[in-house]
Amino acid sequence: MSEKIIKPSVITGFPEYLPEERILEQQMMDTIRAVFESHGFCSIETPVVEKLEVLLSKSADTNKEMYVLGRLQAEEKEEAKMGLRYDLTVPFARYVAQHENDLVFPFKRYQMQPCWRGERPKLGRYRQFTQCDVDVIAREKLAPEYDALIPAVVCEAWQKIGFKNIVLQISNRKILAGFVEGLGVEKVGETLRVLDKLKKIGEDGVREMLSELKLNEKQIAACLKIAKINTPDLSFADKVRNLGVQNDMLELGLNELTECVKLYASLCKVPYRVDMSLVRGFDYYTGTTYEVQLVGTDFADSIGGGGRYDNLASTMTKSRLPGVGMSMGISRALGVGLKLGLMRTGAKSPTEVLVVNVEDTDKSKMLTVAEKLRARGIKTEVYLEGGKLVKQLKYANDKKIPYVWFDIDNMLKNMETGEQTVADPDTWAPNK
RNA sequence: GCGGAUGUAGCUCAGUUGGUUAGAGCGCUGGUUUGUGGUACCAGAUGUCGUGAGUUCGAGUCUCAUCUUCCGCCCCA
Repeated sequence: MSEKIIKPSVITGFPEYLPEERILEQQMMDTIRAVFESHGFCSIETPVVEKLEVLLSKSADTNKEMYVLGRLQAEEKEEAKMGLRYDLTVPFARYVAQHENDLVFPFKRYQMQPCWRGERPKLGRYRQFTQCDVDVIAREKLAPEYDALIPAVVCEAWQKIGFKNIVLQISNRKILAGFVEGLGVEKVGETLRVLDKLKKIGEDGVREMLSELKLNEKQIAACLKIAKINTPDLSFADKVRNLGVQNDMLELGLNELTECVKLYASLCKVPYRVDMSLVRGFDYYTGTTYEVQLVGTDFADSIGGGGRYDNLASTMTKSRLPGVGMSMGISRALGVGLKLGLMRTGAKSPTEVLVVNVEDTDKSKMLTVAEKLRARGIKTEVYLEGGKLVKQLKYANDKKIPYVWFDIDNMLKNMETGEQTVADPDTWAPNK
C-alpha cells in the first residue's frame, strides 16, 4: 500500500504565522493590552460561536458573509442554529445584556479575539482575523467625552505598536443624516451608503447611484457638496452651515462633533480629519463614527474603525445601553505592515541568551549558568545537542539570538558586534 | 456569487515557431576553518513543469475540462 503524500496547505484566508511573525503579533497584542489596561479597561472573552438569532439581530446585511456551524452527521434538513461571530461588537452586546446585573457601569472592556467572515481574501483581508475591540457602555446615558477618549486611547495604542503615520477620520452620522433628511430625501440610509463610497467610486459614480435612488439634481448637488467637506480643523461646521440646510438633527450633530474633536485634539497628537463622507457600513452606529488610516502608503482601507451606538442591545434587553467603541484590525495591520515594510520580522524565538557547550562534553555547567540567568528573568536557552561549536553558533545566528554564553570560561559573545567579554552569570544583564 | 489573470525546485522566476538527460538567483547541506556564527570562496542535493483527458512520432510548450492562487466587484478589520 502506497501512502499518498498530501500537499500541506492552509485554506486561503486563514492566516498562520512563522515564529518570527507570531512574535510581532504577540508584541502588538502585549502593547495594546498594556495601553488599554493603563486606562482601566478590563479584558473579556466570549465564545467563538453565538446563536444565529443573536448574530443576525443587528446587521442583516452581513448574514451572507457569515459562517454557520453544523455537525457532519446532522440530519439533512436540520437548519443551522449557530454561527461563528463576524465581529466582537454583537457578542459584546449580548454579553452586556446577559450579565447586566453583575457588571459595573459604565462598563469598559477590551477584547482581543478572532472573527470570521466568508469574504474573498486579499491583502489585509482574511476569512479569519484577530481584532481588538475597545468599548465603553453605560445605562441610559453615556458621557459624550467618551467619544473623544476612545479614539485617543486607540491612536495611542497604534502609535506604541509602531504605526506612527496614521490619521483619524472622524464624522457624525447625525450631520449627514440630518442634512439629507433636511433636503427632503426619503431613502436616507441608502443615500448615506452611497455617499460613503465617494472616495472609491468618485463623483460621477455617486451621482449616478443617487439618481437611481430618485434624488433630484438639486439634492444630488447638495449631497456632493457636503460629502466633499474634509477639514483638519473645526471649520467643517461653518462649511456645512453655509450650505443652508435647516434640520435639528443636523445642528445637534454639528455641535456634538465640534465638542468631540476639540477634546480629542487636546488628548491625542495623532492628526484627525473631519470627513463628511465617512459613514461606515454597520447600521448600528448612530452618532460619531471613526476610521483609522495609514498615511503615505498605497493601502487605502482602514486598519480600524468604530463609532457610537445609542442602543446596541435593544433586541436583547429592555434597558437602554448606549456605548461607543472602536476596533483595531490586528491581523490586517500585521499583514499590511509586513507587506509594506512598516514592520520587519526579527528574532525567531524569544531567547536572549544561548548557552553553548564549547568542549562538547560535560553539560552540567551549561545548565547551572542557564538557571542563574533565568532566575533573574533573562530568557535563556541551552544547546543540549552539543556538537561542533560552529553548528551551535550557527543555530544562534539563524534564530537571531543576541547573546551566546560559552559554558567553560563564562565568555559572553555579542552576536551583533562579535565582541566577546568575560561575564558573571549572577550579575550580567542584556542591553534592551 | 460575478468579471479578469495565474500555476515550472522551499522562495522569486527563465524556458525561443512543440524536438534528446528542464535552468538561474536566493535559500538549504557540506567543506575551506580539529573552540567562533553572520561576510568570501568551493562543492552538493532538490522537481510526477497544478490535476485529468485529448491532438501528435514526440507536449513544460497546442486544445478542452477541472482545481488553485492572485487582482477587481460586493462587503469590511
